[in-house]
Amino acid sequence: MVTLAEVARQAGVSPSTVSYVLSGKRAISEPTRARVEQAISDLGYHPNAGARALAGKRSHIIALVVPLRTDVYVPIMMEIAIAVTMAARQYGYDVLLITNDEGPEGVRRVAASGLADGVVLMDVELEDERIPVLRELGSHAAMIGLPADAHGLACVDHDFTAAGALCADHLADLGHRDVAFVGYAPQVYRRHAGYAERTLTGFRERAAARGLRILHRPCEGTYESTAGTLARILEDRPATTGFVVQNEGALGPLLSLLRGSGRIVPEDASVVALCPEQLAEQNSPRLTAVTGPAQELGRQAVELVMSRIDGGAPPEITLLTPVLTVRESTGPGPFPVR
Amino acid sequence: MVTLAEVARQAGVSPSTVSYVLSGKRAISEPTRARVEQAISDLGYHPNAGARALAGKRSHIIALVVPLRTDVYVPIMMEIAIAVTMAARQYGYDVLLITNDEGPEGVRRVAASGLADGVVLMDVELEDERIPVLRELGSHAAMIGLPADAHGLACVDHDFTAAGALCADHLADLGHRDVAFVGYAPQVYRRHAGYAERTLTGFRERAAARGLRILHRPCEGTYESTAGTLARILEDRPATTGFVVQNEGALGPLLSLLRGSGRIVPEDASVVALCPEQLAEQNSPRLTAVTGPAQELGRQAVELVMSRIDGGAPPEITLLTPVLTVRESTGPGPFPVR
DNA sequence: TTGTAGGCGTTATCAG
DNA sequence: CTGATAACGCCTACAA
Repeated sequence: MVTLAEVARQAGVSPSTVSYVLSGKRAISEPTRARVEQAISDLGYHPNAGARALAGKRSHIIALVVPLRTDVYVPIMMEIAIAVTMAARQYGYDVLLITNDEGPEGVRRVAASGLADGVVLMDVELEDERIPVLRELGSHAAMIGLPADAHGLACVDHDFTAAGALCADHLADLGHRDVAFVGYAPQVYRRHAGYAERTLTGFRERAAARGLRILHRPCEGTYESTAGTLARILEDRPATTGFVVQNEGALGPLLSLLRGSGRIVPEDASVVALCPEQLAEQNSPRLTAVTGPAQELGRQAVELVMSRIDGGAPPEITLLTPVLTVRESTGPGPFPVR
Repeated sequence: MVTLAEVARQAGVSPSTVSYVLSGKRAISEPTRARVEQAISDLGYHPNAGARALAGKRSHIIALVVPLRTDVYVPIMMEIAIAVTMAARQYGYDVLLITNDEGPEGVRRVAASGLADGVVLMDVELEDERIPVLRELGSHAAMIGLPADAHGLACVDHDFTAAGALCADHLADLGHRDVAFVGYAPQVYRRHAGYAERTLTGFRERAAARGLRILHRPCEGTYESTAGTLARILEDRPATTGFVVQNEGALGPLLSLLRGSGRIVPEDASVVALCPEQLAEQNSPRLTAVTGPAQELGRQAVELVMSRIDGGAPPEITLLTPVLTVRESTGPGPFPVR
């Protein structure tokens, strides 16, 4: 293994000089820097991570805690994880993957051992058990999602309330009056998942303001459950012409079922999805959808952690604005405005 | 920060004794061990990861290199990544997430710096650029997927050839004669992705042996492309009654389209999917499917890496046997056997 | 602008 | 069964 000392010898300088050209923490004359860099590449030197962590009191690693639960749309989790990793690299950091089956102890382990300099928590719950641990250790952390008490924390999430409101507005603008919200599985609401509740709240409030009559129906997201959900909606409110869908699994089935029941989208029924662009694009008709910037979530989380590592005091809550993109699945409703 | 030395003082023993009760590398008398463990928990001691890596020449970290490409079914990637992480924990290892945008240099970086003791490569290509780097560094590695030259490596993958053959056999057994294979996007075959080609080979050979007439059609996996693919299949071979689908995105649309065209599954057409169980279960009808054990892939990869780290010489190639589960999407074809 | 030297917290060798 | 102590490779305050 090539060490810094060998590089120094080869370049005819002292070890500290090599260290400094690497870290850039002090001025180095051009010729010296050149000789050192030459030696580094000649020898194929790579600084030893363990030694660096020990001496520098910084592992240059952040931990990313991912949920095991699968009721969140997995591709999005992956997209965020990858965005976190790439963003971290920009800061010279690597990402350690922690699965939530370790529970709060996993966080304690990596933080207390100095394995990780910071932590990004995905899928944060309202009363998240990992947060007290973080607080106790004084760890540098960022949450993706909003806990009930964000005091002194750094959280970033989609503005789901705004997303729900966008859906209501869009359908109201088009002249729909009876609208159904097809949501996630009942257990998601039962455990008060923040994203589900906030979306619903945003939707409900805006719907009320716009005079929409609404129905909220949880849905497992399989074909069969979607069929059941749709049947119930049409039975309860036959006049329903607008659908807001926050359940990735239910989208394909719903379109298929509407088609099967003779309802043409968007002439007879409008569908607004809360989903990533890719999913919106690959359905037929392509879906009008409200999308939040998943990659941006990951990037921002990393920036929050880095800011804390550097001793900064970033904002407690950052909400990212979702965007509604009109595609082919929404059209005029039965009550045209003006 | 609590150090080993402080624990030693508190327990009234020498630092080395503390180290040994932790590592278990030499016998310790019961009373001593008890005092040390007491001190550890009293002080809340956690060994410093950097120091441990430096002194022990072992970071207790393995790197997991994930692809950025999205034409592989993402939930499976995630499942494997999580399985790798959990399996690694069983060995006292953590997992560092490396995205493939760093290319081969990412692997070099973590291996050469001693950041990772071993590497797991996902989505290995036939001529994978990362393999020469691994060979050059003499790194402890395992591949998920099969490269063209597996000499001296440790690889694990699904037995896609067997999976393809299972599909052909099942449909032949049911009395189907004209069968179409709906595959991944054209570019997947163009870059000679091993899993796609091996599945096709296994399918083709068994189909030939069983006297099936087959058609292979790549498919993008969107609704529209699936519609085009199906239309073309039915035009080219109107007598087609069996479908083998190796494209997760095409499954929902295909079922919907068959229904729309008046073909009842499984009475008029049989569909065999190559996909995870969850996906097979959530379609309607529930799909007869060939599934490989994704979690097992991850677990085995970890075992291969650990074996190499411990100086073992694990098998070069491990293939995991897929299983065909009969559900509701396949039934008798037009040429009943006997 | 560059060099010297002490220390970071563990491991493991060598004594006892 | 237990204790000293010398590495491990790098960082950084202090000197020059």
